[in-house]
Amino acid sequence: MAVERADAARNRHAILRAAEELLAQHGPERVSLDAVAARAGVGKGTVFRRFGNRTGLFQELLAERAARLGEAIDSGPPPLGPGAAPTERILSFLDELADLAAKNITLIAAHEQACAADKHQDPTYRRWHDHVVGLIKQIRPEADAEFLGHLMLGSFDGELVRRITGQGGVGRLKAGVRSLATAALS
Amino acid sequence: MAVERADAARNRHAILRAAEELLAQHGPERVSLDAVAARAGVGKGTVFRRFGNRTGLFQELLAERAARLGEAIDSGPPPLGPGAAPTERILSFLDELADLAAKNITLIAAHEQACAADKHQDPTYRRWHDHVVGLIKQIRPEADAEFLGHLMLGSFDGELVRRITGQGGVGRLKAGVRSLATAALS
DNA sequence: AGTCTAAGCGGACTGTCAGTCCGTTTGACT
DNA sequence: AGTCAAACGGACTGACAGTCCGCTTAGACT
Repeated sequence: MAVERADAARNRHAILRAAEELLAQHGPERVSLDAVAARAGVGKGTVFRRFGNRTGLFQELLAERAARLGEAIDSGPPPLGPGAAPTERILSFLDELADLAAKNITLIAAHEQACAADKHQDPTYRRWHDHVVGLIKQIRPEADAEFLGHLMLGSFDGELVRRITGQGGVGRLKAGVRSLATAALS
Repeated sequence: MAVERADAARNRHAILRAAEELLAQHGPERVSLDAVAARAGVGKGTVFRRFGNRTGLFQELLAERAARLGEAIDSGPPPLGPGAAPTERILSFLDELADLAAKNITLIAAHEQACAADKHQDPTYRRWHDHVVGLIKQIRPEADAEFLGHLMLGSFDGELVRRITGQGGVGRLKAGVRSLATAALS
C-alpha cells in the first residue's frame, strides 16, 4: 500500500473531525453519514471510500481515542505497562478505561450501535479483551478468562456508563468495577 | 380499556407467531416488519397499531417467553421463589436465566438491536434487574447493588451468550455466571 | 513546464425499512 | 337489521446506508 495522497489524508481528517462534532452536537444514532459528509465538505462517496461503512468510521474514531491507552498497556511504564504485578496492572487498566469511557460516552454508544453484532470483532475491543484475558490467566489460571474478560469489559457499555456516571460520577464507575474485579480475581 | 376484539386478538397472535418464525428462519436484524406483516397475513398498519413500533414487538415477544420465569421468581416455590436464602435465590435465578437466554439467543439479539439505547427501560429487563438488586441488597447491603445487578445481567448479552454457549454449551455459561456471582457476593 | 495516469472525488441513484395516513371493513352490542 | 367505534390494510413518505461511474487532480516521471 503506497503512501496516502495529501488530499486523501486531509479528507480523512476532516471526516473524523466532522463525525466527532456531530456526535457531540446531536446524540449518537442521530448522526447519518450524509450529514458527516456534508459537514466535512466532502462527497458521500469519499466517506465510504475511506471507511468502508458506518461501522468502519466509528471503529476508527474509537481507535483514535484509544490509541494512547493502547500504547500505555503495551509498552508504557508500570503499573499500566509491563512490569507490575498482574493484579495491579488489570486494576489500573480498568481504571483508565473508566476514564476513557466516561469521557467518550457518546462515541461509545454510537460505536456499539454501529458495530451491533460485530462488537467482539472490533479491533479496539479485541485488544482490550486480549490484554485483560492475558492478565486474568496469570492471576487465576483455572478461571474462564475469556468469559470473565468480556464481563469486566461489559462494565463499559455505553448506556450503563451513562447511567452510573450520571448519578455518582466516574468515581462510582471505578469503584464498582474495582470491587468486582477484586472479588473475581481473589 | 375494553376487551380486545376477537379479530384483534387473532391478529396479535398471528403477528407474534410470524415474528418468531422469521426470527428462527433468518437471523435477527434481517427481520423487517413488512415481512412479519406479510407472513402473518396482515397489513403493515395492523402490526404498528398492535405494537407501536419495532421495539414494542420484540419486547412483547421477550415478555411472553419470560413470563413463566417472572411468575416463578415472584410467587413460585423456592429456591427460585420467595422463601429460600437470598444467595440461593439469586444463583438459581441466574441459572434459569442462562437456560432462557441460551434457548432464545436469536430473540435476545433482535431485542437488543431493536431496543438499542432503551435497553434498561425494557419492562422485562427491569423486572430481572429489580429482582437481582433486591437480593444483592440483602446479601451485601454495602455494595453498589444497582451497578452490580447490571453487570450480572450483562452476562446474558446476546452476542456473548452465542460465543460462550457455542463453545462450551450452556454449562459453560452457567459456570461462569455462578462463579462471578459467588465471588461478588461473598 | 508538460504529460500521464491511477488514486481520489462527488453526488445522483438504488433499495430497504420504519413509521404514518386515511378510506374501507367488521365485530359486537342493541 | 342497524349502528359505530375499533380495527384493518396497503399505499405513501422520509431517512438512510451503501453503490456507481464519469470527472478531477496529485504527484511522479521526463
